[in-house]
Amino acid sequence: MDIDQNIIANLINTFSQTLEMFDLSSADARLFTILYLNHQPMTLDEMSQTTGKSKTTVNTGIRNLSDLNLVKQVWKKGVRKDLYTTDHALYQCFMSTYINKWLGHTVNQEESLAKIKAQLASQYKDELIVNKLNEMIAFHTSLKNSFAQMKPTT
Amino acid sequence: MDIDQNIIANLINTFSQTLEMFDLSSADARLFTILYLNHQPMTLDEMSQTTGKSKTTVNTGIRNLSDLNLVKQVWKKGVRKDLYTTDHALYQCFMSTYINKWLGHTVNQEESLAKIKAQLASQYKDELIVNKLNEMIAFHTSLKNSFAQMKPTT
DNA sequence: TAGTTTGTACAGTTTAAACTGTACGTAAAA
DNA sequence: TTTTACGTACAGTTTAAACTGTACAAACTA
Repeated sequence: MDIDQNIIANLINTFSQTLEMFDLSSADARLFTILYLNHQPMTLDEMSQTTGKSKTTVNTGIRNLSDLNLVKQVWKKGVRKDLYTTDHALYQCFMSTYINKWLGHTVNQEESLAKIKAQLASQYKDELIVNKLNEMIAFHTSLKNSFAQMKPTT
Repeated sequence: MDIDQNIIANLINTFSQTLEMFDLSSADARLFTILYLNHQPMTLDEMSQTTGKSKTTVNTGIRNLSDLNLVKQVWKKGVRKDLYTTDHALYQCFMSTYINKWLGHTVNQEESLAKIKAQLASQYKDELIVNKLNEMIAFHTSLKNSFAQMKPTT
């Protein structure tokens, strides 16, 4: 029996919106969701058909998702076309990657700011700018702590 | 004494990159940073000068930042031009807004998914799609918990 | 009052991203 | 082998965002 396509479309939209918060483009989020909801791995042509985008577009979309380890290629004997499927461990997949991205960034920037501080502070101990810089560094430290706290026990 | 402009430029770039992670555009992030680092409130003309963008662009940028409560207008007697300054409580300003955004979104989407589930589940109890939907809902619940845990004691 | 100055609305331009169709290399099929 | 099917590189197009300059309304100055 056929499931109402409007409901499915709504579902795809709703979930895609959440994925966009993980810095996926709207198109990539839709592509992931469609693949995720599909019961079997899909070919480029099927995804092109379902998304209404050209095969080239789907191809680059799949490449984006693969780079993010959100999609993997699977083989099925007798099938010549490339088949793709999603990683189904949603939370692990998205959230832990996301937290790591934040942690990596904050640690990086904190180090950069420390270097800048070294450059400035040696010469301009009392400048207001040094105070601002210290606030920025403290900000990064707080961010780091918050995200570290959120990190799941891995 | 003049602080090396290269160092300042580097500082602006570094901090702006962090702000971009809070979904600010590159231009808005730079504008905020410049305003944040400035010792006094700034006028549109000054910001236009400093950013190298037109006054119109700065104007819309300031409007964006104001909408996000990142910038406020201040008055100083004798000064005819509008003066703007940043909120200097960086963590509170950015992080708590960010967490609230996530929480708001996840709660919203979770409700939407619950409605979709009601529509589907009444008719198609055993469809695979319902399982997927349940996974999605569980995902949102996990997200909600993670961000709620991160929420500072307010 | 008239003359400035300032912020912003708006129309048009520039720039970057998303997307498409063609073309071609490679690998399977016949 | 030849033929067909598939993935993707590439050039060009469409679309959306960022940005600019002009123009004008509101507020200040004299």
